[in-house]
Amino acid sequence: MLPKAPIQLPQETEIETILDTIYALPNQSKAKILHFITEVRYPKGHILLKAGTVEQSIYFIKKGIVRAYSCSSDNDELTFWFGKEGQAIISMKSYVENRQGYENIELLEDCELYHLNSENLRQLFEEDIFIANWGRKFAEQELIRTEERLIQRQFKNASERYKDLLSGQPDLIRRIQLGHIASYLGITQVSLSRIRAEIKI
Amino acid sequence: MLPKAPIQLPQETEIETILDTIYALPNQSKAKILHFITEVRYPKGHILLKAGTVEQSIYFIKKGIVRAYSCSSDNDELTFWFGKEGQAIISMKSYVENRQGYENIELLEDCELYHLNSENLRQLFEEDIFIANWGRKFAEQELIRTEERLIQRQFKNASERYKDLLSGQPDLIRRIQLGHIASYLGITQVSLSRIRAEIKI
DNA sequence: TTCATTTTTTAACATTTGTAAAATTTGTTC
DNA sequence: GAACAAATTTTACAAATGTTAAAAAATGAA
Repeated sequence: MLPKAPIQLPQETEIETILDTIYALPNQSKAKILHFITEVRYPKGHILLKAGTVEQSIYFIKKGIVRAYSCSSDNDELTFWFGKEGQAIISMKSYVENRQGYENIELLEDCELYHLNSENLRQLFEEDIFIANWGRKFAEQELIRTEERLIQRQFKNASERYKDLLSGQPDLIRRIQLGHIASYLGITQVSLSRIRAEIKI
Repeated sequence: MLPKAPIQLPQETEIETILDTIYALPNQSKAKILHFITEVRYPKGHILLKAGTVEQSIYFIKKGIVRAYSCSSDNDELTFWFGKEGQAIISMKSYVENRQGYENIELLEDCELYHLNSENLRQLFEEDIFIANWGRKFAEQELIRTEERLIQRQFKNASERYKDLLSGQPDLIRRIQLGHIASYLGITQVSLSRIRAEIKI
């Protein structure tokens, strides 16, 4: 076997960096958010958010990697989002419409998270224009990412989508098992194996 | 041939209704937006926004129906969004990141539109917290719709997706030619014809 | 290490969807 | 209504992906 390449360890991402990366906030506004934030840890395998519940919790990932998945009526799982250091974990339907969410969030590694109660954030949206615009930017950025994925799913075949992920986010493929990756790409694990075999040749 | 069922004509949607449906605004904030809005009309077939340009214009649809599409490197077209009365037309990439958009917008009917310059809206986001939250709500709602489509694309086969569209938005199928509908559903027109033939039996 | 478990790959075959071209229907214009 | 153009359906075949089952490989715990 070949010697393994040195693996770049994922860096912890501090909450201030996470907030500012979405949209630069004045210190005073940032402090208002930080006031409500607590740090928590959960082990690999923990289910952080459950589908069918109205979630009050928002998390930001300091360290670790997670997946969002939904279940079909036949109980098939579909992974439609991965989150890693620096990203926000939100049950969109709960956050936006205060209704039951459609996603489960499972931790794929031991995680260190920042916790924020969505009711507190909602309050801040009402009273601080910088935070309101921060929230707007967050949704807009997620929207573009999601729309681009929807488009790419159609323009590119499974093999191209895998290669794009491999070059764009190689750490995901290193850190996440291939069954989840296949689901995220919209194919079966068997298909993904075929694609990987093809590329090796 | 059977006598045709009476066709329900699409209603015009006034700009105040459009704005309030996204998120109820105080009259003063609404007036600030209305101040920058003008009414325009274009004929069927007109290309309202072009991919590869940084668009300054935002539109709201008073009357008519439009599609957003992207072109692949092989010049295949992909329709990924339909807009009708009450909806906002935005080049997301231009609006969010001030960068070249990936979408073309084509009018599928003669349209009456409300026009708003995005620079003016950006200004309002900075100075009016209600408008900032209105912008946040808009992005959040679009995000949920897009994410749900991404998930449905995987959980349901083409036939189910067509039936869902048929029951959920029958007017789209009545008003839009099937080639565009097929593209929107993520299949070819031939496949859509097969599905329609199957359903009739 | 060794064993048990989980993950990944491989194989054979079925099904779905795509491609290209022709036939049909629909709509428009004169 | 005739003639033309555009949209839709049908057909035959090809390619991609799914399904099921089994084998192989990798991983993790004792």
